[in-house]
Amino acid sequence: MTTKDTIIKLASDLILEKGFNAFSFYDLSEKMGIKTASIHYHFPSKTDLGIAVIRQQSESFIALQAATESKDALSKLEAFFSIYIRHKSQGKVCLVGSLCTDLYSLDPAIEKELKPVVEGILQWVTDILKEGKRKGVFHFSAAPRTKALLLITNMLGILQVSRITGKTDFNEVRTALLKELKTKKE
Amino acid sequence: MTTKDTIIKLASDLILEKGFNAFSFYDLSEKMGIKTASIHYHFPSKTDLGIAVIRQQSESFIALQAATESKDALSKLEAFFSIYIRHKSQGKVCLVGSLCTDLYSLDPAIEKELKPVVEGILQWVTDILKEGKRKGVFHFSAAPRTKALLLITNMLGILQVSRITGKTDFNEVRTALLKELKTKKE
DNA sequence: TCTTGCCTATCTACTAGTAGGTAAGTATAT
DNA sequence: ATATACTTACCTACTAGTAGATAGGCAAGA
Repeated sequence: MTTKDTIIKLASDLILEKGFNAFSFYDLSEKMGIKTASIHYHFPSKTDLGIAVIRQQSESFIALQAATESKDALSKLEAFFSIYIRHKSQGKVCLVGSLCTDLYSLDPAIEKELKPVVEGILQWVTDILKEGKRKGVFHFSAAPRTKALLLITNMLGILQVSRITGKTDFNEVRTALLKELKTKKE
Repeated sequence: MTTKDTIIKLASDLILEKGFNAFSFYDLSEKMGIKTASIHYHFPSKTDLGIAVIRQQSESFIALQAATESKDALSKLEAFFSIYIRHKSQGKVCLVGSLCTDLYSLDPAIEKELKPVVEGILQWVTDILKEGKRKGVFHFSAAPRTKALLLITNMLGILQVSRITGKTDFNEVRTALLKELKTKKE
């Protein structure tokens, strides 16, 4: 892994663990054994680094999307959930949640970079739900996009709230969501 | 309103708007026309101020709970939602969401103060759901506490996500949640 | 009714530390 | 010899927090 990639990885970890405003170039420099000025060589500003983190996360989302393209709707949804499972196991929140709470304290370029990513994720989940409903494996009454918003906010929210209420609540919520989606109504 | 109360109010606003780590005593001092040292007189440390903000929010939660005690379950749930509606109208996120994303960068005293508040809210919503189900006005299959977690994370999450996807998504989600709860299944 | 003295709330002035960022120089590898 | 990746050394701005002074209000005692 190149230095640049290592910086992105560590910055990403810190953003998801402590928030964008709570990590510094010094934190990174200590962990990497290089000077803060060297990080500035790769990323002129903290905003640039933030943007790189968003892009990297976006790419890994798109890769997951591509990798599960030919699978069934349930597998796709489980793949989507797997991202949050991994985050939870490390005590992290998700990038969207972390950046959105700090959004109005950040450079507008961050918001600009984040927006298409969020819209992409929302579209992906919406499509998964539509497909699942069409094939009769998912059952829900709200509009697919609305239902996608509900699922996303549940996962995003429980990553945060379960830091307080306890880790087991994460699985409680995830399981309930899957069960509810699979249950036929009326 | 006393100076102390004004500080709490403004600090609260800033935390919900920009996050705990993005506001400073200087921000408050500028808005109030007093010096930072004067704020330190009322709140020795930033953590002390954070704790005061949590206590104030907790009290207003408890007051709302008390004020709606004799009402029906639907009214209670709408009262619960009204908190988020007010926050959304001001572009804010909720205190729990804001503090949880930054939690691991904050003084442990913050977590200690926040925990019973979150548990209180969760208990309140759980009780509302139980009552609604018993009286036949709410319909859901998950355990009441789990369903409460789902509702809370939906509201907490949509406050954050709709900063990016657009304000209207907040109402979309809120309306869908109420409709789904009121709809009888099977 | 003075006066003494404490309490509250603020100020000025300061500290030590950290933040993000820059400029100029160095070693290395192609 | 040029680009890459880094260093040293620095700057400016801001952070939370402290010390000591001040001015007004209140209350008890001579």
